[in-house]
Amino acid sequence: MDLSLQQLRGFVAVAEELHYGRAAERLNLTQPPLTRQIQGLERTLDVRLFDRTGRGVRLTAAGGVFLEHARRVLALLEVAPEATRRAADGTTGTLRLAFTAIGAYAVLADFLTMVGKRTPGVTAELTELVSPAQFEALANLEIDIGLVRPPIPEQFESMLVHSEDLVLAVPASHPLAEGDGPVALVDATDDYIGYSPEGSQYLHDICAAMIGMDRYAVSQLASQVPTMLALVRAGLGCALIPRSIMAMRVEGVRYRELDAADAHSVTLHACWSPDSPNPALQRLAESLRQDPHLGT
Amino acid sequence: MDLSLQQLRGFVAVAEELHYGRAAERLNLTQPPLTRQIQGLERTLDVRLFDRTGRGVRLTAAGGVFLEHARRVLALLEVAPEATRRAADGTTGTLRLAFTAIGAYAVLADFLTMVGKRTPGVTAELTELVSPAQFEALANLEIDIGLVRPPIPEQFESMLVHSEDLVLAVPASHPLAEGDGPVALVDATDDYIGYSPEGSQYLHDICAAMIGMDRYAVSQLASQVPTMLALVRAGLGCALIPRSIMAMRVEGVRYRELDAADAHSVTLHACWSPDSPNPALQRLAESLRQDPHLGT
DNA sequence: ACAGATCCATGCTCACACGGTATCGGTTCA
DNA sequence: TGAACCGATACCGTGTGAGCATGGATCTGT
Repeated sequence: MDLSLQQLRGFVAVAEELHYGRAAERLNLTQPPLTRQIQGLERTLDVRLFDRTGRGVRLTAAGGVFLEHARRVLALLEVAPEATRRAADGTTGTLRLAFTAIGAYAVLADFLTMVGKRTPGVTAELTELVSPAQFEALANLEIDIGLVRPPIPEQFESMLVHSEDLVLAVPASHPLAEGDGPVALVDATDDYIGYSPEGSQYLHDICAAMIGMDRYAVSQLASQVPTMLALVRAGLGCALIPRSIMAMRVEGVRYRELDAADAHSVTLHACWSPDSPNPALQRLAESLRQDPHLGT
Repeated sequence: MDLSLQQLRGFVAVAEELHYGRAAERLNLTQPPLTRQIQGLERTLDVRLFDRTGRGVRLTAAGGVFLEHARRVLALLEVAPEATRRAADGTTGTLRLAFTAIGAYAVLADFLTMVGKRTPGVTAELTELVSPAQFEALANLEIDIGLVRPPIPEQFESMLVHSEDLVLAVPASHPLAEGDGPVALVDATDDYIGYSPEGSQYLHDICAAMIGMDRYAVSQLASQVPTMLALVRAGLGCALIPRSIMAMRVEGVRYRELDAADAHSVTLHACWSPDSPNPALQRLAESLRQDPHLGT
């Protein structure tokens, strides 16, 4: 035969009471079934668990060892339902979070602390993905929430997380490298490092609109900001990058603010599927809906 | 209702196959009972464990958490019988070992390494007790084996572990403190530090025989050797102590060997109850009977 | 020393839980 | 739209396990 939980519970009770009668009483049982439970246990294990001393019983060494195991099994079984329920209502759980390389610099840390405030007990699992890949992963339930740039497919719910304007990154050799105040876009060269329309559609479109499609027909494309800065540094042209990237100091690259007339803000949004099965996400989404500004 | 192992096994199978039919096959079961097991589980936990997607099923977050718990429970249950059997045949286990303070100096370490050689996997639990207390503890099954001095009650089995002669401990101020060769007992003073007949009956009897009852009517009694050495050091008299204690160098105390005529050996025995229920002891006892000199 | 009490084991009966067969209802491809 | 697939449900039969009554062994008190 096989071990059963009833046998374990019976055994633990007898081992603690060292008396079948009292153990049976504790289990709301009569004594005979208990006797048979222990007998079955001893037959299954092929081990004597108790010494019958005529007056009560005594644990054998093997019985002591088995008691440890039985207690651990029952204890584990005791906490399992509560742990499962906590996971079900999102009190605990894992949030699979994706972010764009650009987004990471500006807001990832703040976003994580905000998540931590709203849903304590939930841990985050991080992946870096470009926005289109994030939407696909969201649809496939491979991630729970993404930090993406617009446009956001309407099937998803989203929330503005961060907004910043673009600044101009120029090579040190460029005429605009010297100086301090804002500059106009028209003063920049005709050479721009462009964003890849596949990897960074949003920034590509905005930049195209800012500069004009005609001048934006660039020779170099990139979707990763570090790559763009490397190209700028090599003197291949200027680039429009989010202000937060200015924190990234690169030898041979200067940043210039743009005239108010030319300034254009880019936004980053948290984005999730409203019918995700992850309760941790549900809880976070609920919190975001009710109190959008907490911890920002 | 309550959790059952069948439910856990069923749940794990379904969670791994993500398909009731295949899971049922793996469990040598048909599909309907499996459905009911999972339903019962979900009702008990008040949690949905699977998302029914029409085409197969998918674990919920809560289901994933519960799966962890279920696996741990089943794994624990898997190893329990084997661990219990090992404890039953003495392959693993605990040996509760008692020793006299005197015995500890001479043989405890060697005895433990010998036990380790004979019964690997068995751990020792140490207690210090005087011989009479050890016999009582052995009878009450509070310890498994003792290192005692004779006489050994005949209900116990025993084995000679160590034999040594007695030497004379004298205060530095004593006439015998200077010199090197063996001395005769008659040269010592009439003042002796005696062993307590309760705590150290054996040494008390031997010393009484060596010195003669008349001269052994001493004013100071002790059962612990360190105490005796302290009394010797204070100049209250001489003492007969086991040779191994000479390793204990005490300021103000000198040791002298005794004439061959006066020398008297004292023995230390391992002692255990032949019908002890501890399989680890049984295994050690069997080993001692078959091969008494291994590792000595 | 003997009678009674205590405690675990066993025989018997019965009910309920659990598994199997048959079938339903909903979803998904071709 | 029909066929195939998959999980849920209805119904029935069987075996496990609980209770009651009692046996057998050991300990206790007078």
